[in-house]
Amino acid sequence: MSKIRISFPMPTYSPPEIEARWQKAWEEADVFKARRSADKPKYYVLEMFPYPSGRIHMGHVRNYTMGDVIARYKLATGHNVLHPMGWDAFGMPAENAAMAIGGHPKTWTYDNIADMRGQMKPLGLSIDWSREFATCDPEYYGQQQSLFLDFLEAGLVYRKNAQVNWDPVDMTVLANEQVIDGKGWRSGAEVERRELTQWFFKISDMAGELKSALDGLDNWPAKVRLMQENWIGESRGIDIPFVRTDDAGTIRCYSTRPDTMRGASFIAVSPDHPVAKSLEADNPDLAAFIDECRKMDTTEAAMEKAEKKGIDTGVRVKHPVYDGVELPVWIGNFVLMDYGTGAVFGCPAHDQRDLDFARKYDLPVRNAFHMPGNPVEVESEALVPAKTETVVYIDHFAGITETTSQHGIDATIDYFEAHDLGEGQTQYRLRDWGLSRQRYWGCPIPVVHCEDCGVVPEKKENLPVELPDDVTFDIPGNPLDRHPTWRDTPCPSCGKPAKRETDTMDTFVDSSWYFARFTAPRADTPTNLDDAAYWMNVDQYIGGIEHAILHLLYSRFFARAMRITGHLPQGCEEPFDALFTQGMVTHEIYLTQDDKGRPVYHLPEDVTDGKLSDGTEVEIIPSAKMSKSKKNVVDPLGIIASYGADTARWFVLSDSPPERDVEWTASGAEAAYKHLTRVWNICDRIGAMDKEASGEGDNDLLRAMHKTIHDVTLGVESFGFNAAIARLYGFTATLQKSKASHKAQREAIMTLAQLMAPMTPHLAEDIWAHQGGAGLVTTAPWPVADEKMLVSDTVTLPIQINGKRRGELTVPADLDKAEVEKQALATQAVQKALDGGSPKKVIVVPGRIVNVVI
RNA sequence: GCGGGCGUGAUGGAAUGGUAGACAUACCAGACUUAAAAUCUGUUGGGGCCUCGCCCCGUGUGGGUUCGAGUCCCACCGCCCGCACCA
Repeated sequence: MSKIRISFPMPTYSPPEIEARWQKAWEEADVFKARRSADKPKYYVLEMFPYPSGRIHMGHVRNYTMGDVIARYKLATGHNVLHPMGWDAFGMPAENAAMAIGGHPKTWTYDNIADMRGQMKPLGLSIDWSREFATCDPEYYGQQQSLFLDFLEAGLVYRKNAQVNWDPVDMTVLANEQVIDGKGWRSGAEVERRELTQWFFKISDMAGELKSALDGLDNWPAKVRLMQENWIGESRGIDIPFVRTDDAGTIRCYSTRPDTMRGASFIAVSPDHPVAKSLEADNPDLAAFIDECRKMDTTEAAMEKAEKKGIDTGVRVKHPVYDGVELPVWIGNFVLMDYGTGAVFGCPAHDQRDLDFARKYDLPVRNAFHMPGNPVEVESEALVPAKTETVVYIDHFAGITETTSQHGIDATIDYFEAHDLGEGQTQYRLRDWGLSRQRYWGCPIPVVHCEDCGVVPEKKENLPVELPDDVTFDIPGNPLDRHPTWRDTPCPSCGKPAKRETDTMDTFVDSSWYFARFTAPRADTPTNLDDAAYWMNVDQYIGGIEHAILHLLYSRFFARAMRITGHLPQGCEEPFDALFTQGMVTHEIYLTQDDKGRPVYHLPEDVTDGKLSDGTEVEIIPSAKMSKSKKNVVDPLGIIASYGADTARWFVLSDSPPERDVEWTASGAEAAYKHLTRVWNICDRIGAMDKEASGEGDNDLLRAMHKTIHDVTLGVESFGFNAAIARLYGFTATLQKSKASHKAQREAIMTLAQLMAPMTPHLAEDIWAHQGGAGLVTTAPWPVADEKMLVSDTVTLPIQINGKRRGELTVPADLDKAEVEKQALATQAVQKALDGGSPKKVIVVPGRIVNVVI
C-alpha cells in the first residue's frame, strides 16, 4: 500500500532574509554607537584597519569577525564598547593604479573605500560607523601635520642624509619592494643607492624605554615582545678610538667583544664611512669598490646574504694595547653605517664572518682565548662559546685568565676606561625612523624651504597642507616636484618666495596614531584629551603577525611622543593593553600548464573534484596564503550570497585556533551552513512543542547547558574560538537528542542563541525572537553558569603503570589521596602488573591521574 | 644570513607536564527513500595475538630532563613570518 505524503511548506533557514532584517534592526536601535557613561566600564576593541584595495578578502573576514566576537561579548557583559573602523588609505598601490590604468589616486581610493564598505556591511559587524575616517581625508592628515609640527618643536624630528634606491632610467626613488634582484621593477635598470636629505623621528632616543616597557605588556604574545626586544637590540659594549698611524685622527669602532682584542687583525669600515669617502677621490680601485657596494640592495637581508667582500685602504691604525702592532683598515661591504660607529675591528678567531673574511684576504688569525684544557688555535671554524661559558684568556692585558666571556668583557671595558682607551656604551640596534617618501599619495610634510630662513614649519592656521588634485602620473617620479603652483609658496617666516617640501610621509605615520583619533574622530585638534582619557587604551588590539615589529613599535613611539606634546594623557604610553595576532586564511592552489609549459592557475570555483569543467586534471599545491596571483582566493561576497554571513563568520572561527592559519575548504563552509540550519531547525521544533509538555532529562540538559556556558565564556575570553565552537557543536547535539520538557528545551535553545550570538549574530537574533525573547539578543545580558550545576559527584581517574595507561577508577570526587591510592592498588590491572610484588612508588594527582611505578 | 614561530590520523585540528587524536571534514556501513539528494545513526591512527579482551608501536628526526613529554631542554630537517621605502 502506497503512503500518501503531504508536503508541508516547511519553513527553512534563509540567511539573506534573516540577515537583512536584523542588520536593519540593529541600525534602527543604533546599538553599536559608542557611548560614554559613568555606570558601565568602557571597552575599546580594535582590529588593524584595512588598506582599501577595493575587495575584502577572507583574511579581513577572519580579522573583523574575531574583533566582532569580542565586541559583542563585551556589549553583552555590560560594557560601553568602542569598536570603530577606518581606512589606511595612503600608499603606493593607488599611484600604481593611476599609472597602470589612468585616473587619479584619490578617485581610485575613495571608490575602493565605498566598495569595501559596501562589502563589509553585510557581515553584520558591530561597528560604530559614525566614527569612520580615511587617513587620506584632509581632516585626518591635517591633524597629522599638526602633530608633526609639535614633534618638530619638541625635538622629536630632525633631518639627516640617508640612502634611497634610485632607478637611473625612470629617474625615481624605488621602494625595497620595487627592487627585484637589484633591478627596477619597471625599467629593469640596475638600481643605485643615492643619498638624500630626509626627515627622521628620533625613535632611537627612546630605545631603552621602549625595550624596558615591554616587560609590562603581559597581555601581548611573548613572541611579539621577544621580536621587539631583539629588534631594539640592546647591547653593552665599548667605543674605541683607534689612532691612525698617519696622524689623521682616529677611527672609532664599536665592539661588544673587546675581550677579544688580542685577536684583532683588521679594521673594517662601511663603504659610506667618512674614511672611505675621503680616500675615494684619489684611489680608483677604492672608488670602483665603493661604487660596486652602492649598487647593492639596501635591504638588510640582501646585505647579509651577499658575499663578504673588502678592499684594503692602505690606512693603518695602532693597536690600542700592544705597542708597535698595526692593523690594516679595510672597507667591508658588510659593515652598516647606521649601526654603532660604522666601523668594527675584526677578530677572526672568535667570529665566523671575520674568519671567512680573513681567510679570503689572508689576514692573521690569532686566538684571544681557548677552551679550558684545549689550547688549540682556530683553523676553519671560529671559536664562539656562549658568554656564560668559562674560557682561558691568553696573556690578557687586563690580567684576567680563566673566567667567563661575560666577565672578560666587563673587565676589559673597565681596563679600557681606566686607561682612557675607550668608553663603555650601551648601544641599540634600533635606528631612527626615516619618514620621508618621494611620492605624491601621502601626507605632505608641512614645511617650507626658504633660501634665507632655511627649513621653516608651515603655520598651523595654514593646515592642512592639502595635496593638489591636478596632477598626472604619465611619467615616473613625484608629481609634487613638477607642480610649480603648489610647490611655490611664500616663506611662513619672512614672506619671500620659497618652496614647499615635496616629500610626503611614510604611511606608517598614518597608522601610528589612528587608534587615538578614533576616540574623537571629528575633533579640531588631533585628539580630545577628555575623550582620549575615557576610551584609551585599546583594551584589545587584533591584527596580523606581520605587524609584530614595525607598526606596533612605531605606535608605541607615537603614543609616547603624543604624551610629550600633550596630545595624549598620562598612562597611554603603551596604547594597546592586549594584543592578539591572528593567522592567515589559506587555500589550496590549482595548477595546470599551458602548451608552452607555463603555469596556469585556476580559481577554486572552477575546479570540481580536482578537475576543470572540461575534465582536465589539475595539480593541487598545498595551502598557501590567498593571493590573486595564485588565484587561490575565495570571494567572501560569493560565500555570503550562497550561505550567508553567519556561515562565513562561523567557519573562519571554527576550524583552527585564531593565532594559526585556517584553510578555507568548500566542505568546511558547507558543514558550517548545515550546522546553522540544524540549530535553526531545532529552534523550529521547540517552538512547535506543547508548551506544557513535560519530559525526561531536564536536569541533564540544564547541566550540559551550564557546562557549555562555562566553556564558551572561557573560550571567548581567551581567544579559544575554535574550542568554544566545538563545545557549541556538542551542546547542539545534546539538545537535538533531548527529550526534556518544553520549558527546559526553550531555556536551552535561548541560551544556545546567546552563546552563538557573538559569532552568528543574525541567526541568534532570529532564534531569540522566535522563542519570544525580550528585546534584542545583542543587548541581552550574557548568561552566567551556575557553579552548582558544574560540579559532579564522582570522577574517573586513569590509572597508569610506569606512565602507560592500564585502567581506570571511578571514585567520589572528594575522596582523599590515601584512599584513592588504596583503591587504585586494588584494581585488577594493578594487581596483575604487580604480580604479588609491591610498587616502588605511587603518584596520585587528585582529580587527574594515578601513576604506579613498578 | 639574522630574529621569531610552527611541525599531531586521509584532512583542518584538540590536549593547565597527567587517558594523544575533542570537535569538524573525508571515507565506509546502516536507517529512511522506487531512487537520488537531504536528514538521522554508527565505524575508522598503524600493527599483532591465545580475537568481544589484551599487547606492541605512534605527535618531523635524533638525544636529554621527569613517576609521567605533543607539551620542557639540546641538536638537526622542513615550512611560514619579519628584516627598517609593501601595507
